[in-house]
Amino acid sequence: MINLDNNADSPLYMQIYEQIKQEIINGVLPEGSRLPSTRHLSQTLAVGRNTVENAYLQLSSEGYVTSRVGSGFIVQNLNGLTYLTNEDKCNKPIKSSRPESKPSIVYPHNFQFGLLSAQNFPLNIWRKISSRALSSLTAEDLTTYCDKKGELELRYNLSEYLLKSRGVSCSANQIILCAGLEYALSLLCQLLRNKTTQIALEEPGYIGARNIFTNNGFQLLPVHIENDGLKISELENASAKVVYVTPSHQFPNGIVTSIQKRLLLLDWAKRNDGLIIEDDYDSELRYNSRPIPSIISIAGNENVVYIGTFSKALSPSLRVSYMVLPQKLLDLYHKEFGMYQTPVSLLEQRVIQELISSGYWENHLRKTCVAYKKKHDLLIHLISETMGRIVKIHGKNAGLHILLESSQGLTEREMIERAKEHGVLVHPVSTFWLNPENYSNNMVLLGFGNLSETDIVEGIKKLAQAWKA
Amino acid sequence: MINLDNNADSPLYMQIYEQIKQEIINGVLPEGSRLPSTRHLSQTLAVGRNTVENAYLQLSSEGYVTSRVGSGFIVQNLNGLTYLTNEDKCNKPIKSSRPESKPSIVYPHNFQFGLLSAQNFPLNIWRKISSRALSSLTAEDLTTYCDKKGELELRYNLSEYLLKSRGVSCSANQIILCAGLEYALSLLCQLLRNKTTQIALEEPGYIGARNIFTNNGFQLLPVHIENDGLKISELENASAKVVYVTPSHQFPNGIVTSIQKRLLLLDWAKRNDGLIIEDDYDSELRYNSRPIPSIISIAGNENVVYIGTFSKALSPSLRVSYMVLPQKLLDLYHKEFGMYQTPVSLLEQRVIQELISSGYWENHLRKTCVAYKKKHDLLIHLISETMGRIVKIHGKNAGLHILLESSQGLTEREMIERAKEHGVLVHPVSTFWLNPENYSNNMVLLGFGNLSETDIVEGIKKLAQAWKA
DNA sequence: GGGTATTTGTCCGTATGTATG
DNA sequence: TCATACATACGGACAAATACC
Repeated sequence: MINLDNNADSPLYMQIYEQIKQEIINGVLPEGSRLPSTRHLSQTLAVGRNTVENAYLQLSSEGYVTSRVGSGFIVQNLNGLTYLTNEDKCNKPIKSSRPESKPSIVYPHNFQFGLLSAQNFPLNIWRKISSRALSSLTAEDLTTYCDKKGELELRYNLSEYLLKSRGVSCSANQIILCAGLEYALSLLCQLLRNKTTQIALEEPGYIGARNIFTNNGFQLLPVHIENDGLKISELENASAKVVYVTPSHQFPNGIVTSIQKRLLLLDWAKRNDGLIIEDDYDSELRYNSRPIPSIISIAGNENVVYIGTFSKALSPSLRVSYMVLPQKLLDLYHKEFGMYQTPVSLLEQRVIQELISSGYWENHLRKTCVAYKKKHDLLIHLISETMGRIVKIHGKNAGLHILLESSQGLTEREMIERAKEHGVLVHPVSTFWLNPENYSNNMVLLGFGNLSETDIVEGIKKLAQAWKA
Repeated sequence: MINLDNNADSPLYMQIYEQIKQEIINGVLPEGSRLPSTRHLSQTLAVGRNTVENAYLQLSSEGYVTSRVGSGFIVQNLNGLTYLTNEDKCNKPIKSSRPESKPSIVYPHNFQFGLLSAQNFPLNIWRKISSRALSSLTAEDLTTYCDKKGELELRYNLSEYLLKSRGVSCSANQIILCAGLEYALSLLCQLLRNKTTQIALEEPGYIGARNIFTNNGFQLLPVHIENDGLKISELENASAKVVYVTPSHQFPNGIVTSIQKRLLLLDWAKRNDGLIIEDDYDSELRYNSRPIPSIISIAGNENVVYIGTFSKALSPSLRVSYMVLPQKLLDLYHKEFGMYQTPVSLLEQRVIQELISSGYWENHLRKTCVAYKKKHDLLIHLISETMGRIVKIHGKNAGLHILLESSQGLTEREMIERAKEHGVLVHPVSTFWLNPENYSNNMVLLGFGNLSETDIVEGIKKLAQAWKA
């Protein structure tokens, strides 16, 4: 940026000349780059055109730049011309160097969690719909703020989809579009601040959610998990008014909260004027079990916030999720947060809307489900066949990962290290515990969303070698 | 959603039959719609296909649906067939009605703030770049999480742009991509929570920012404005450690904070271990004045957070903004917020990146600036010509709006009401005061971004009539 | 791929303040 | 005091080069 001072001793054109010269010497303006045209620079600096021209001519006569009619002033090669003075060096701005790709060690087999399979992504359909959405956007659409909670049509389609597939009966009005779980939960924290700053959550549970609550100044109250969901007795004893749960597939155990537990949970909420945050992140990916009604579908318009996302079943880089608010919170939202603009770009909104209303979405879900089920079953089959003696499988119901517990007394760390030595990356489970000291510490997590079937076969083969007694 | 219970008295196929019947009667499945295929439904319900077929045959034999090989089961016309029982009515889900467009009163001339001109949006270029970005995205890109702070290339390009145009010397590493101002400020609130929960801000000032701070539990400390920026003496007396300012065009007055004030502000921050949040929302739109170096460019890597956006100069519905963090906050961010995913979709990131790196962005800025300057000058000219006696113009330096003060002693309310009677919408200024009782209450705000030149001519003509003595 | 609109450096005249004689 | 020269700053006209259909 060029900075001019009318009251300085040196004339304007000299100030311009000096500062551009510095930038050339410093490399901010590299060889071959074009100076801004005299007209443009004169406009941004609010000076006459000839003032800029004068500065440029000076630069030109000293050989820093050359000019050509129609194409501008070009910075020249400075071989032999530059000899940085000390003063010059001090003035040199820190130009951030061009970033390089990180040289992280690549393991041949990485059972990473959270990634999806590129093979299953409906690239062509997505491109088609996106490009249709692209041409549907007019200049008017793009120069005005769209509906603050997200486009009405999209929220209406979402409400229809939720009713059909998850039994959630809500109006479009209750739906708020969000940019990922972080956004949704942060917003919720802001909404709840005056009610409480304590939150009960599953132990173990999703560390991402835990971070968000902590960062928003909430106190965490861990509640243990049993084989059909949250230990309600612990919840009763905790002083929380809000609880965050992942009932469709408890993270990381994959436990499906039973319908009885769901009713008990709801009962707790009704009795205590409590709020259940139902994160249904994974619900679309069911392989064996029947769908259990979502908690919000039993509760009606009270006591439950429902959160869904497109990150798991479609694409994590779209950054679209949504929240269904109960009436009380919705009123509060309208009152205090009515001015918040949606964080989702209009283009993405149109794409998602078209995906749902055209039926591609449900179609895609079915296909994806089948594909992941195949991988899931293969994984389970291979493990029980080659490692049935040395590990126990947990979380068979989870969507895109499973847990393995060592039957040989290996610790988490040992399992991970041994796997690494064989070129396989498996991941810790202890991080999901708020108080890891209560944890047996002998499990690892294997995500399989991103692996091909041959990858799975190879990976498991190596794991079996790594862990064999 | 269909909900099955193995322990129930009725067999599975009956449960399916009953529930689909209900959905048909309730209208959730309207006439003409297709039932899911037996294969699909059996898969999602985890029952055998014959079970579903049995249920469908029952429905078919009772006339609710008809079937055709190859095309599925279609819901029939229910004339004379439906007689809702009381029980049925109770079970009827609240189906959200299709939303209609809001029937708000449309004023012929709306000087609304925050909107841009559709004529100035580079629709073709944007479409071209978007569709290019679309085809650049691979299935791999879309099935993995991208860089958490935003793609590195984009942040690098942003850092280069900031250096050139605003003198901000920062590394790509310091930049965090955000989805609008709300997201950026909310994140900042979370970052600052353990340092302070008090924030000083301009009085009057941008109400949007104020709301966000309040919603995040921050206490607001208003600091008055004088003709070259914040009253530093008031700031000194306030107990705040953090201050939010809009120095390039103070909102709503359009006051440009002088370089002296900027240095004083920075001095305050250095002495008090304070933090300046510099919201540069409008800086690209300068019409007459010379650019003044941004505060962060004077401060270096300490005491200042810089916030920029693409909402004002490009499009508010793209939802892309960014933050430059000083080293201390950056370290904290990496530690506590490292897991947060960026809220901006990969597609939008690619579009913005291409826009900047191809040079279209700076090109567009120049054009936009010229176009808005034309409108701005026209507006000022018309007002001083037709209403020079009855109003005083403030905020000539603001980007997309001006303020008018009544010289006849009209109150804000009177000015707005009289304008409405002539079909013109102008907007209150009092809302931007935290304590409106200290405010003279005789100004209105006119946004002109969205108006054509003929709109402006007509609107001002009517305003002159409305307010004439 | 060829014609047109826009962008660009270049050249021109003009105005103002200041130093010189 | 006046005339002159010079440095600085500003805006318009023109032809070459480039960008856009």
